[in-house]
Formats: sequence, C-alpha cells, structure tokens
Amino acid sequence: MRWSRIYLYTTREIPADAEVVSHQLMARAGMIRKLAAGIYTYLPLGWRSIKKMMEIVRREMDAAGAVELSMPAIQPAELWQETERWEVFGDLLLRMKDRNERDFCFGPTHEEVITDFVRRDVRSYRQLPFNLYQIQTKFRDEIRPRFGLMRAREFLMKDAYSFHTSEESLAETYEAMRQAYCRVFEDCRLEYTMVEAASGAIGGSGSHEFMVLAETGEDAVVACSNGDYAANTEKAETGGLEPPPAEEPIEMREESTPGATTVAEVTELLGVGPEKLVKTMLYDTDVEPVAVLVRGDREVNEVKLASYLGVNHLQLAGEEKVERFTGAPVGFAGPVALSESVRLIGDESARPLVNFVCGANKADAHYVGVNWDRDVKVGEWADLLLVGAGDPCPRCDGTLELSRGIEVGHIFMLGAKYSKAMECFYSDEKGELHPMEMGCYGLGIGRTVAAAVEQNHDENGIIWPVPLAPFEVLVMSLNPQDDEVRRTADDIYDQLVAEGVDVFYDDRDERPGVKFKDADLIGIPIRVAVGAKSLAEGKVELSLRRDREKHLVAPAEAAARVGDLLAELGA
RNA sequence: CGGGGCGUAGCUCAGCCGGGUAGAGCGCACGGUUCGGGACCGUGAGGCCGGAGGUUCAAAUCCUCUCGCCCCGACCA
Repeated sequence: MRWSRIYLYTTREIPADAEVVSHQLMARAGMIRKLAAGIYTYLPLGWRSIKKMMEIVRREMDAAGAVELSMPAIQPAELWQETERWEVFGDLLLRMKDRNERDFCFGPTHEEVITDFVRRDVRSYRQLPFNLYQIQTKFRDEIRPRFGLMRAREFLMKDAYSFHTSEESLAETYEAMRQAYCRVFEDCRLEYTMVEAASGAIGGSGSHEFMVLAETGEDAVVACSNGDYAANTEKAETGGLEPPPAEEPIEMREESTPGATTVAEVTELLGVGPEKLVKTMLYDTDVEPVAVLVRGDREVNEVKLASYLGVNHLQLAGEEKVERFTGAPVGFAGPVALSESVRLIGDESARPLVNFVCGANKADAHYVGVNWDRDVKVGEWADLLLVGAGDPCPRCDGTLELSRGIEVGHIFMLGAKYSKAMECFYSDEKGELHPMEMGCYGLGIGRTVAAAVEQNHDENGIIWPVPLAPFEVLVMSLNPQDDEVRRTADDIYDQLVAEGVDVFYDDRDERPGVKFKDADLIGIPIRVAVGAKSLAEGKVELSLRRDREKHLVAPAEAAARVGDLLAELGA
C-alpha cells in the first residue's frame, strides 16, 4: 500500500479531549477519530490493526474449538425482560422503538439472544457441548466514556458462549478458553496478568479477568509477591490482618470529641491508632439500609458488599439518612444502640478488636473501651474488606502488591442463570429435563489494541508489536524528486510486495523531516529509508522502530534483510 | 445524577473580567528559496464566536434558557 493512495493524515496537535497516551497517539497517527462521546471511526490505518487483532482472536478461538457466527446487534426487549436484565441494566442499555412502538435495545452483550436460539434448536444431551463466538459491535451507554478506545460506548468485542450438560464439561471449556486467552495476549506480545474477578451483574460462579498492566488502567489488581494469587481488588481477599495484642476488657465510657468527624481527627484527639477504631459506614440499597463496621484504618469494598447483600445498587447514605438512622450528624455513627431498622454487618477486620473506639450516635461524642457482645451484638460477620498493598496473601505467607490494569478479557462460568430464566433445557439419558450449564467469554478488540499502545510507545509515537502493527514494514523515499532514489525505493517496495510482505510505502512528496516524524508516530516496526545521501554510497538504511539503530545495506539486499528482521521479530 | 470547566478559522488556543473594526500558531492555496528529523520568505483564502431569547445606541464579551463536549465523583457484562 502506498501512502499516496491510503487515506491517512497525521497531525501534530493533540486533540483537546485525548487524555491518555493511546488515545492521543492513535488520534495523531490518523487511526481513529471521534464522532461523538465514546463513538469512533476506525480510519484505514486503525482498521488494519483492529483486523489483525480480530484475526489473532479468530485463530485462537477456532483452535480452541469455538465456532464463529454473527448475531443481531439490535435485540427485542422481550428477551431482556425474560431475564429481568431490561431493568437491571438500566441506562447502560441504549433503548429504541421501532415504527410499531416495540421496544428494542442495541445489544451490550448477547446472553439472551444466544440462549433464545439455542433453546429452540437444542433438545438433547447428545447435542452438547458446543461453544459459539462472534466478533461484533456492541453498545453500552456508559455514564462516562473516556480514554478513546479504552472505554468507548460503541466498541468491538469478541464474545463466546458455551453450553454444557454438567459443571465438569463447563470447567473443561472454561479451561480451554482460559488457555486460548493467554495465547491471544501472548501472541499480541502484551504484558498481561490473569486475575480472579468479581462476576458482577452478569452473574455466575467462577470468573477471571485478563489485565494488561498499564499505569492508566482503570482497574486495580493485587498480586502476591510469590505469584500464587492475583485478583481484581473488587474481589480480592487477604490472609487476615494481624490481630491486635491481647488486652483485658475495660469499662465502656463516653468521651467528648467535639467536631471530630473523621478517623484521623478522632484518633488524634483520643490518642489511639486508627486500627483501634471501628468505622460505621451507612449504605442505602434497593432493599434496606445497611451499616457496615470496618476497622478504622481500612475501607469497605462496595463490590463485595453488593454481592454479599445480593443487591444491584448501593451507595453511601446521604447526610439526612445518616441523621435519621443514628440521631447524630455524619461522623458520629456507631453500632452501639443503633436504630433497629438498620441491618448491621461487621467486616472481619473489626472482629478481633477489643476496647475499641466508635461513634456514640450523638453529636461530638465517641465511646471508648467498647467490646463485642458485651456492649454491642453483631449478628453477621463477612469479608467486606478492600484489600491494600502490603496485606497478607490469602494463599501463602507472601504479601500483596497493588498495580493497575486494563481489563481486556473476562471469562465467566455462568452456570444455569440464563438457561433457567429462559428455559433453555435439554433432556438427559433418562429423558429428564435440565437447564444447560453455560459459560461466556468476552474479549475487547479495540481495547486490547489501545492497551498495546499504552504499553508500547515513546515520546515520538507508537512502537507497534509486530502482530498488531498496521503494516510490518515501512519503505520511505526521502527524496522522491530524485529519480534514482524514487526508482530504488519503488524497486524495494515492489520486491517486498511480490514476496507477500505486509509493507507500506511512504511515496509522498514531503520533506525528509516530515517523513521521519510520521514514521515514528505511526510506529511501523521495520523501516527502510532510501535517501540520496546513503544511496550515493550505494546503501539504503534499515532500522527498527524499537531501537532506531541504523543498518546500511545494499539496495539489492534490502528485501532479503527485511525478511531476516521479520524472522528475528517472530513475524 | 452531583460538583467543576469548556464551546471563537480545518486543528490547538488567545480575546470575554472592564460591551465599540474577530486574532495568533499550526494546517490549507499560490509564488519563490530550500530538501536526511515536523524548513524559510512573501501573498492569500478561510468564522452565524454552539443554538435560542433578553438587556443595550451597540453583545464573542452581560443575563436567561438550551444543546454539545471535557474533567472529578457515583456506575461499569
């Protein structure tokens, strides 16, 4: 492909709304352009990288026994009402009506659609298991789209769904998918990690996320320094915090703490450490108000809390509600003699505390010397802790480290959640009906490509890993008005094309400086520069985008040497 | 949805506080000089100042409403 023929315009300016480097560089390199919030055009250069990503995914899905199909993007409301997700998804669903006023949505995922047609076709255990996938445009009306392709509203995703007669069979396919995902991200040359994940609104038992590690990642992940545990912080557990030293219970008494509404202020005033405090967090849920007790120096994990309570929505109670439940302004809530209408749940982090401090449910006062059972009874204890760096590993004696990642893949063992709700049954050998066991496996195409840019760039532009590069080789004529230069560059380009090399040719009538800058920006891994200077000595220049080290070779050898370099890069 | 910010040339932005001829850089067109890391000189085109209403002799500028975009938060198969 020649630059003069492709539609490609780079820019020096960073678009005003591009915040993260992948968005900035892909926009500047003429790969993507925003049409509306979270909605992007993939320009020819960007589309080439996207297509490469899709081919890698197809190859691995096919190899793992999945079969490709394509389902509708527009889906009728009735299916979503069967699983109650028409309500659960809320505003995330882009809803629309057809001319007959029937409700539809633009599919954000396809569990309902696939379960619907599978239940029409599949009757017998003999037809199971199978695994179907598609690569398709999805739409989720995110509250806050951002970061270019990393968090778009309209996006490309590979989603696969498997159907089984048993959990064992599901586990087998789940494992095959897990390995296929690892191969995909390895094929892309990305630094990634697999973590245990919270399964969220989609439901199900087991779930893993694939995270590409990057500073700009929106998810926090923890990993044990010994490598035997990694999880999304939304779900991560700890090995249990160090218990406080044993003490004899002392008498509970009230202390005046005027204006001390934060843990820091209370501990300062009373001269105790924050780990001696019990923080009482009041939450509003769809069902009932809840008070969560957590050690003063720690935070509540709201995802764990929502999943423990089995609710979809939950938020910290507002000032008014806090006053209504505790009879005190925000900052003085405590479990002692708290309103009966509030469900009291203790986090395990607070359980071992003795003689602790907590709010007195009245303004400007805290209790000290509080003890469980004697002073306050907690009916429920649960793990609701947000893990932090340095916490003990739940699997070994290592400690947990925090890092950030971009969620590029997520696989779930759904179990029978959808098959039950939608009556997707099969009959077994005895003719008895059972709901099918299901798995689903998502992988963000555009997001992975953006993640690759996050991980592979420098101050001059993108440094594509070969598998995702829009082209593998760039030939540039530095002085196209010079006949010999142009002829030599043409020859090398033609030769590479003839050899089937994935080559791009900057044949534009531009100054060398412009071409070098553009070459760095679009980040094609191998560069062949043909210019009057080196050609006078009978040479052209080969270099890698990654190290920019120049190698002079005779024009006649250029194509062969490019082949060597490609082989070295494992293309 | 709550808090904050921004909509002015194709792009990035000044001008707005304190109302009075609409600007810069980049890009684009033309001419010339250049030609190995985003050249230089000259000339030029290009704007309903997001939209609607209001105040005023006069509005990019002040007021009201509205639409869009961005940031922080809540949310996220």
